Amino acid sequence: MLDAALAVFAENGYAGASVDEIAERAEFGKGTIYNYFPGGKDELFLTLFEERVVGWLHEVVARSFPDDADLSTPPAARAAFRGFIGALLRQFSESREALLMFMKEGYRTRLDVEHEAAFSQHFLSVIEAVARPIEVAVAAGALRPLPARTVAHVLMGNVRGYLMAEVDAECDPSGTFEPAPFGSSSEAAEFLTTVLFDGLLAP
Amino acid sequence: MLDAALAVFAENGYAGASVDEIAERAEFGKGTIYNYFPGGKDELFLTLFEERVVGWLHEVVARSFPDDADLSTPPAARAAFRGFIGALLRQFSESREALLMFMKEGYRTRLDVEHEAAFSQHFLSVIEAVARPIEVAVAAGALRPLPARTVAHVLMGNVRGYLMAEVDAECDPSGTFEPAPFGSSSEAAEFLTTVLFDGLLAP
DNA sequence: TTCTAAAGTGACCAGGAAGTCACCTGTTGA
DNA sequence: TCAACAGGTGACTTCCTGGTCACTTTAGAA
Repeated sequence: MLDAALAVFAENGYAGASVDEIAERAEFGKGTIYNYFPGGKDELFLTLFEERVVGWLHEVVARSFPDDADLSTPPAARAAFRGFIGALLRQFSESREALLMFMKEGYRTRLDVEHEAAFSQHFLSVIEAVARPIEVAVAAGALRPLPARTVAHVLMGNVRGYLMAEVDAECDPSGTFEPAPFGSSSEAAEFLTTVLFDGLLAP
Repeated sequence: MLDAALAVFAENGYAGASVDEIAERAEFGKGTIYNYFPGGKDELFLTLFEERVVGWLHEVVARSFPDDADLSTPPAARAAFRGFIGALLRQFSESREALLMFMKEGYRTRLDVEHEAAFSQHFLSVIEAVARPIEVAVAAGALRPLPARTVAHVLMGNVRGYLMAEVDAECDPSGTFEPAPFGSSSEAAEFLTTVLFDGLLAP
């Protein structure tokens, strides 16, 4: 049922998705949806976002930055964040639908007044989680002394930008989009890490 | 009329905005809206996006990278892009509503099937415009040899991430968001330029 | 086999929003 | 003063979709 909902939300966005279509795709009656999710469309969406996007993000952060992670020197910090970015990209390439939902609705729901309370919390919890290792690395002198949470926002924006480039290239069958994005998530992670951590300027 | 529409779209997003509300806020009858925009809500939105977001972005790019811009050395390139980022941030801080619309609907419309054709073109034209100076700087050896369009996507994602941080801080009246983002768009531009061009790693 | 409770259903209702159109209203020129 | 017209209007129609609920089906115990 959640799978069907995810597919529909990813395809049409929150506003464009109809409960009828979700029910049909899930091969359930509409009433059944309301048995499981009394809150209706809203609850369905929130649950999905929590489980399939925010939950995964937290898992990736936790896995990439265990308590004993070494963030004390620039090379160590770079390696840790490279691992994180790679895991993020891999996660999303494994679940294209969650990615699309994240891209389409992520910022909007965060900014929407009616959803704000619930989504803000989720959104900020991810930012907070990403900011923590940044803070540690900054404190250790491995990273420049910049505001951690703002850096976390920028880092996530970066990843989104890259994902957008990938989606773009995919949507463009003519291949006029040159150059193509990277073949593997490992190469892509190296690219993003280079941009973010080493900087764009030629050494 | 466009101003009213912008306000409503920025507040409620595309799906949440009603033509009635736009008409009311514009102090016009609903029929009048349809006199000027026979295509209705869709045309209104498209026009707005074209004029108030894409148009401005192009202007900023054109102003920041005149034909005789010096992008031949790392410091020169850095200065040029810093100017660009600063102009971008200033533009958006001057027009909060356009910013909100850009944030809420930018990715979604780009990915939406029905709007895809029209919006893709606009979106990609901006990316293309940003990619051009990047390509020049790469060719001159001022920047690392990375795929220009992908870098352009990432750069825009970066700016969005920073803007998101700003919006976040603003929405959080308790001030628990620490540290606050930068006071002026000039400081913010220096921050973003440092992240993107010099890299996060401590020198 | 029968009874009961849980699970599932889809026709129906109510509300809201996009778009239409017959009708005003104010202005200009004779 | 009046005719003609451009510009403006909002009640109305139509469609859509979220949510409800009386009813059917299924499963499992007695």
